[in-house]
Amino acid sequence: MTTSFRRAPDFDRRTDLIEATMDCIVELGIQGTSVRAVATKAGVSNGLIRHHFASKENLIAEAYGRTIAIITGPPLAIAAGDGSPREKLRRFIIASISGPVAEPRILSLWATFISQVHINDRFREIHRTQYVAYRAACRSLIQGVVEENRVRISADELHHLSIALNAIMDGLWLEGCLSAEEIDAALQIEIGLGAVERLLGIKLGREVPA
Amino acid sequence: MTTSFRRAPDFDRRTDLIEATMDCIVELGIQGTSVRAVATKAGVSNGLIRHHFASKENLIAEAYGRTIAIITGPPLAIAAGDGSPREKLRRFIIASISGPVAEPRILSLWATFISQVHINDRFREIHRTQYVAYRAACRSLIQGVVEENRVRISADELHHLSIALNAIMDGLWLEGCLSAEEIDAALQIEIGLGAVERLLGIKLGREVPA
DNA sequence: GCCGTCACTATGCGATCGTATAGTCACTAT
DNA sequence: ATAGTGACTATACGATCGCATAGTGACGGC
Repeated sequence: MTTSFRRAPDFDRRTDLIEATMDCIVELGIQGTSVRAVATKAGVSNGLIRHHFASKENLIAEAYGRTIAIITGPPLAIAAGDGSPREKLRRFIIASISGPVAEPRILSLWATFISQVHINDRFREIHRTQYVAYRAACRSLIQGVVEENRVRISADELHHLSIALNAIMDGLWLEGCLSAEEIDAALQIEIGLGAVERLLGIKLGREVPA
Repeated sequence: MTTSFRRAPDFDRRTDLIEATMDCIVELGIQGTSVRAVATKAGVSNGLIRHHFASKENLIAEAYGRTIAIITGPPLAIAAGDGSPREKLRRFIIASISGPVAEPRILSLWATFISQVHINDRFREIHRTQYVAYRAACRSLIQGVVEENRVRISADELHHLSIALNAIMDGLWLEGCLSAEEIDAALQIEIGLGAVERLLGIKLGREVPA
């Protein structure tokens, strides 16, 4: 009666199911992402999802967490890492608009979750936390670069520049994802670096680590 | 058996239903936006929706069209209207990040549709058309301002600046909607104008029409 | 080697989905 | 005044939804 199955360690299976959920959201939309669709995508029976996740809502929330990690993980790691302020800002910009985050499927996932941030408290909390962290990174990077160049700016100016930097990163990422087939990644980076240089009035350089 | 009802002109009823659909998407998410939910929101029976729209998909697509019109309508009208290049760009920026478009519900709607652009041909076409129009407006406005200031830039530079202007507008709009309660509209505009001035190296002025 | 544990499948329940259809009544044209 | 039109309600159908439950078999501890 029961067909054979492979047993997977708990962690692996959970990860599989979360990624299957993300696939479904991308391919079917959130309204097409049923428990059964996720199970089929993951190659398991639908009952298994309830075994690993208390509810569908929990599963979706974990998919949001994973998505956010893909988006802000690399740039935040750079901002928190080593290097000169100028170099860090340069790499922060590149990580914010290219690499894994620049895949259209990530935009699709992000848009799905963002559209529901205001009606789902858990989503709101996830968003809030990451938003604050990213903005703080923008602020700290700008402050570092400005000090490095011995430029004096007011706290208000710093705040405004942080918002503007954040906006440019978001906007370029958005545009890049939405027309990924026609905008070259290197060009995208060049535009991003150029825009931030003009915004701050500071040269970031273009040297690529060998 | 049948309760009484008011008859509405065809156009009014269609508009009502489209707006009820938008309300539902904002309040319930796309997955909660059922034909019955829309009908209840509009105060009519669920059968009426099928009478006015061939399918639920058609109804949703019209809601997307209406959303896009709210977002790009005002700035595109300014770009196509009268005025000096500098003044038009200034008003274009303001219309792109403040006014009706800056309401969080609009972002919610936009994100809902954007998340499905790649899996729905009609969505893709609506998006494509508006995207091209907005980008062209950015390009034409920058060209106008640059010529007005007797600055010479290459076609490539114009292209890059258009992308960057587009990105700043998108990003500031996004940020403004996502934290509407804590970012002042006037400050948002000031940041936008300032960022574009630095991007182009040109002063836009701040005079407000009395 | 067998035994208990739990990851896993299979199946069913009630609710709700989009859509189809039949009938009703508000309104217009004459 | 009345007949015709179509905007509108009411209801039903089959599919599919999230979730619950019962049972099965893979695998580690002994």
